Amino acid sequence: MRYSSQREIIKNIIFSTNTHPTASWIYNRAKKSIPRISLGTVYRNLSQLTQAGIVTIINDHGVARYDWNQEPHFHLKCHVCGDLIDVEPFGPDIRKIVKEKYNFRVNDLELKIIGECKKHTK
Amino acid sequence: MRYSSQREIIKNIIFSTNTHPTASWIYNRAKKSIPRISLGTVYRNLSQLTQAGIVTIINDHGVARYDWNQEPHFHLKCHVCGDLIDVEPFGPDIRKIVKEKYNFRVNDLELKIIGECKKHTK
DNA sequence: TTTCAATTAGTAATAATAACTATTACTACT
DNA sequence: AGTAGTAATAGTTATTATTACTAATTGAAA
Repeated sequence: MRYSSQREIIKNIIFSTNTHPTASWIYNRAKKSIPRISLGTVYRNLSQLTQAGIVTIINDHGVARYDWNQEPHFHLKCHVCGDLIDVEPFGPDIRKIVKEKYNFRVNDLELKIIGECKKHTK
Repeated sequence: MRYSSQREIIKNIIFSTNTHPTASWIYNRAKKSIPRISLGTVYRNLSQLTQAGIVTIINDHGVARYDWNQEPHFHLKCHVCGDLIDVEPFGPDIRKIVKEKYNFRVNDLELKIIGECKKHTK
């Protein structure tokens, strides 16, 4: 993958936030540095970065969000404020269970828990 | 929710398969019984059935799939053949852990494990 | 039966993402 | 440094999934 300033900026945008931004959010942010950047460039670079294992894509209710956090972790999605909260893995090693019980080789694992975060408990 | 033959047929299509069909798959199937059915009708009824808790929506790589199985269960997604396999819950009660550790009230929980199913082990 | 709101078919609109193409910009080799 | 070759870009158009709109139809309550 050849160097490009656009990709560098897109990468930095993702790495400088923990809001799990969408493509259009990244696009709007990138326009501040590169006013003539194209939305297609953002999408192309996002899929390159994903394929290179630099960022991870998470599917949030039909739209793609991008995450720099490559450590295994899960997500809590609050349906009140929309936040997507990182949580560290817990419980036994799911990969191991799945391999043993179902003879299924795990490449990736996505646990999304939808509910209400603590901000909304009264 | 008033009775409609279209909705009845759509419901039966979902309940008669375990392939977790997409809206367009259901649409094509439904056309065999109701040749003039509209895709909009399929989508409208799918969201009604979802809201009524009769079917569950699962997000598969950006497209919605529908599941009649209302028992808590997880999914194994094979990236070779594309199958989406139901598996029973395992491990400790995730809802309980999340409530205690993160004070997050769980409404729904989605565990998708991406990998290769046993059909492709040589 | 008549009535009336819910539902429908058909179509147009959105929204997210991918594909295409002529131009531009890295980088390897001189 | 200068050039050649290929990857990446901007700008635009296409595709795909889904939703919104509207006039006509239909289920069910009185």
